[in-house]
Amino acid sequence: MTDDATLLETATARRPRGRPRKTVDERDDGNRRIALLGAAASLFRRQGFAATTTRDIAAAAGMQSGSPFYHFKSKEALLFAVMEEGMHAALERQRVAVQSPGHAALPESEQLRQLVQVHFGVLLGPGNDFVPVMLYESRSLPEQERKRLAQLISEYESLWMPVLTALHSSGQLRAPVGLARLLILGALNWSVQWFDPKKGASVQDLTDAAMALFLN
Amino acid sequence: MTDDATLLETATARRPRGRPRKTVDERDDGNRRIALLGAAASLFRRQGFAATTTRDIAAAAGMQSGSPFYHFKSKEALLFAVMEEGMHAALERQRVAVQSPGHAALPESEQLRQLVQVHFGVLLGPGNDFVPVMLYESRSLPEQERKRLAQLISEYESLWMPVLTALHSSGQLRAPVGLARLLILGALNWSVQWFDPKKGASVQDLTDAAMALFLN
DNA sequence: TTATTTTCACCAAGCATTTGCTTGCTAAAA
DNA sequence: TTTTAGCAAGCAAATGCTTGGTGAAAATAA
Repeated sequence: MTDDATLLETATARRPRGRPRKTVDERDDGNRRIALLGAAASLFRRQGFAATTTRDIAAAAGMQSGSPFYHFKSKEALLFAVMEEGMHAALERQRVAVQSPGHAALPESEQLRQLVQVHFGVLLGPGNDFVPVMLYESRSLPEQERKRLAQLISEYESLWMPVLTALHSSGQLRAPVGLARLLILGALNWSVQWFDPKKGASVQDLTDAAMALFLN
Repeated sequence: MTDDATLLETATARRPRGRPRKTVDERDDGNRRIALLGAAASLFRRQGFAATTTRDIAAAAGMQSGSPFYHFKSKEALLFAVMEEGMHAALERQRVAVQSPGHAALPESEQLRQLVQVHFGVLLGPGNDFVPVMLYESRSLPEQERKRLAQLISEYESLWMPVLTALHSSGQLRAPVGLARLLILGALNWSVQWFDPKKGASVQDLTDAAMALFLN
């Protein structure tokens, strides 16, 4: 909750009726839609999808109970939008890191460190509820949308495989590559359950510990 | 579902009315209670706590919708019973392994292998829905019961700490012990999300991969 | 041993509330 | 005049739980 204080504050504040258009042709489209997405992400993360009511979400966005359905066809569509948004953001941040100049020249262990650090950032950074929701609530999605997400997840994982394969070849990673990827991402993803920025470790500490644990 | 086919089958089967007492003073107490626990564990794991109705559970145990409340005060009490049962079973299995004769004489790396293997077994063995439920649904518990579970979890983790500390001292585990424990257990716990006994790896394969990943 | 009472483990029905979503309407902006 | 972004009210279904009853077994009394 504290993480999203800013987002929720502005989202909860009562708006005067109508659109607060700022200038001509600066479309405010989706402004409230985005507030809904943020509120939904925060609540889905804290309470889970099934335990969160559409009224909760509307209230957190400063709306009446029926209004979210103007922006989203159903509660499930809202969940999917949260997850897709989270996955796109994660993919983009990871691609920026991987494609930055000089990255390919780094030793493979440093390439892995980059992946791990960005992954922790995406999971644990302030206001980043979208990816945790997609990790822990995908069971609530209908088959079809889950497949669309699986596509994005597969793209995300494909960024890791060449690095892991290289580390395996050079002997720095001893476990089989396929299982190593699952175990490593599991260790990182589970951090959502215990990480608390207020006490103890930082994302940097986590990254260092993970690297020390996985490589020799 | 396939994992628990046996359990669910017997639970669903319609029983003749009254008690099927077998012999005198062999009380059948809790027989149906156990069926309820199993049905609840299976459904909580597949659908989550909030998405599972007490009617679902009753039907899976071959009862009418109100009957579970004869055995459990509330749906939440049922959830807590599932989790407590799972945690007790896990603690017992782990204690048996640790206290077995000769265990203390093993090298520390082999002691860790034991812990990892038993943990995988508790998570992924057939019919073991209780621990996954406690790992992934504890957010649905009220504060007080969550604290009682935290006590058991703390006992469970205390079985790991001496082994990890020893491995750290001997240089086989390079990450800080506290973070190493969190990352390792995360990697193992996440296997619940992807492990499929029907295809690919066995628990043995997983254990080997995990040991190769964590130790050098 | 037989007869009576009590307890156990449910069933059948339903109540109060919650939930996702719909509908008709409206003020402001385009 | 039309479109946008909602509001206010409410509906039908689902949900957690309660209540009164019931047949069979266990305990007790005769």
